[in-house]
Amino acid sequence: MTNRDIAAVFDQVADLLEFQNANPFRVRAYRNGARKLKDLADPLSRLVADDADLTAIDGIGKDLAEKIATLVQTGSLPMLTELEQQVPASVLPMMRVPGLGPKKAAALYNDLKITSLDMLRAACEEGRVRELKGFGKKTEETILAGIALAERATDRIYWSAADEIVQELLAHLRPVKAIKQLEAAGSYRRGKETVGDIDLLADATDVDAVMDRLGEFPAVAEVIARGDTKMSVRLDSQLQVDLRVVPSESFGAALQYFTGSKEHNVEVRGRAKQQGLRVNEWGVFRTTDDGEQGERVAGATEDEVYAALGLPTFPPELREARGEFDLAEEGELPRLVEVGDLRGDLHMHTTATDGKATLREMIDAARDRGHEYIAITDHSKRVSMAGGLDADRLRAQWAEIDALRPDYDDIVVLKGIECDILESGEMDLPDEVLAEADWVIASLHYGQKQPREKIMQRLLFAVEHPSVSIIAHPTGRLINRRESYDLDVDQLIAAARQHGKLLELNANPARLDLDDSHCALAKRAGVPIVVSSDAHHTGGLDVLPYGVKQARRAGLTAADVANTLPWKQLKPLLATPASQLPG
DNA sequence: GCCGTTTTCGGCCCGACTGTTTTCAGTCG
Repeated sequence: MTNRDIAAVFDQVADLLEFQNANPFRVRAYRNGARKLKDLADPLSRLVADDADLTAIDGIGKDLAEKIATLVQTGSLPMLTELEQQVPASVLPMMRVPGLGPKKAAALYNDLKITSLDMLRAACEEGRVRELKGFGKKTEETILAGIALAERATDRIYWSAADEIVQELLAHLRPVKAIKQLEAAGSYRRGKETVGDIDLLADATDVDAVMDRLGEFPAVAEVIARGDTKMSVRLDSQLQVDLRVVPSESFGAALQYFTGSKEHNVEVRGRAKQQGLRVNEWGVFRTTDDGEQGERVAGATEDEVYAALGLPTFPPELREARGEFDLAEEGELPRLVEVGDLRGDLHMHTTATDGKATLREMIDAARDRGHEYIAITDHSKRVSMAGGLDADRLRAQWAEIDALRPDYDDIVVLKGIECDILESGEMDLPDEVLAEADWVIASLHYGQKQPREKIMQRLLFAVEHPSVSIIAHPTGRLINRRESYDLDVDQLIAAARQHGKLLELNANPARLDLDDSHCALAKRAGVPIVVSSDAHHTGGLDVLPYGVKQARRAGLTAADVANTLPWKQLKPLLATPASQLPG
């Protein structure tokens, strides 16, 4: 079992325990444990085989350590089997209905024997739900409307799509004169690859003016809730937007609170408590001797709030309780990479294969964007649907690049190729051709269903190939659409380190591959990351900021990202094992 | 279930909003 498999078991246990109304802190322990395992660098299977002390892992105690060992050794967990006998897993979707938590879902299961969304709908339509204690007519209506939402299980949207909506919302709200400050918070601000809902925060005294204006946003389908400071609406697209309106003296505290993550805030507030302080969305307050909220010590800005707790202002991308507090204590909070640090783009296509712009158009567009260098990397012949290049056509394209070079003294155009790693494990072009290239991307488009052993054989062959520079979109996942192929990312990173190869962070918003936790592992191993656009038209060059967001979430600095270097300094990195790099 | 320069037991972040209650539980973030 992989670390993620084991984490999934713990998450399932947490879901079932929650349904059974178990101690919420016990539920949290399982969820927290699952989270920590997903970010763990070392495979648990190896740690167990080595008889390592698993309780050294933060969030893993004696009990979870034993369960991990059981899972590694037997592939199953008796406790989960037992829980599933007590509660059918089919009841869990009920908790996805907005307004239904563990208590109400359990009442529906225990009193009405409801075990599916279909049965729940029938019970609502027959008016049986309103008869239950704690339920009423209104609740029944809310559930009925919510079932459709739960069934649709609307995907979290790409960060890039959320950004479009956020910009529209901000533009819509800004004309309100009462608004002094306005920010989008939540997972959007943390730069998460997908966003589940949009959180907006306004500094204003005229609350009604702001809320009325949000209600007038054209895409609003429904107002879910509206109180003195908080309003929630649902858009036509099903996306929920939460608005919070606070006074200036609380804006920083509210922004900190509303940005999250939840786990980060739990840590922040726990630390505050130890210092005799209380943090809420209204500010940082001293706690009086009788435990009441006392004098306010901070709140207007985030800097002020964190400073009051003796903490630096964490970049939003790092606020995930994934080790940022330890880094801060050691004074090693990184200065994260920025879009402006990138000097070149090393993955793009042209009309020679499946791109929509010509060679010259791509070069012009890249130059307009200030790139110092680019690599032209069309597909190799195996990608027949894209009209992939054979050796002759590739050499013809390189001759074309040579012919164009005199026209461009301010941008370096590299002769590259995105060469497929064939199902057989061979490269799709002859070695002598690859040896002539400035930049060789290896990637895997076919045979993605092969077993792990075969996939790894292919990837490792490419990593060891003397002409290969980098592995592109190394896991092959497409967010919300396709799982990654079956690979061992740790092994790939180790091989890249050994052979001096780079790994791509593909900035396409549907890929973002490697993801943040994998990039963090690569950083720890000293393997440089290259953030690339994989552009198939000139506008496609503009996705780099999405990749940089993901890189920042991984804690990468400019030094960890190879294409922040001038080409002359990047080139020597190739085929230099990371262990031999300076620094 | 985890954790500990106050603790091996007793804590574990904190507040807004709704609906169903006649003072609060459940849900949500």
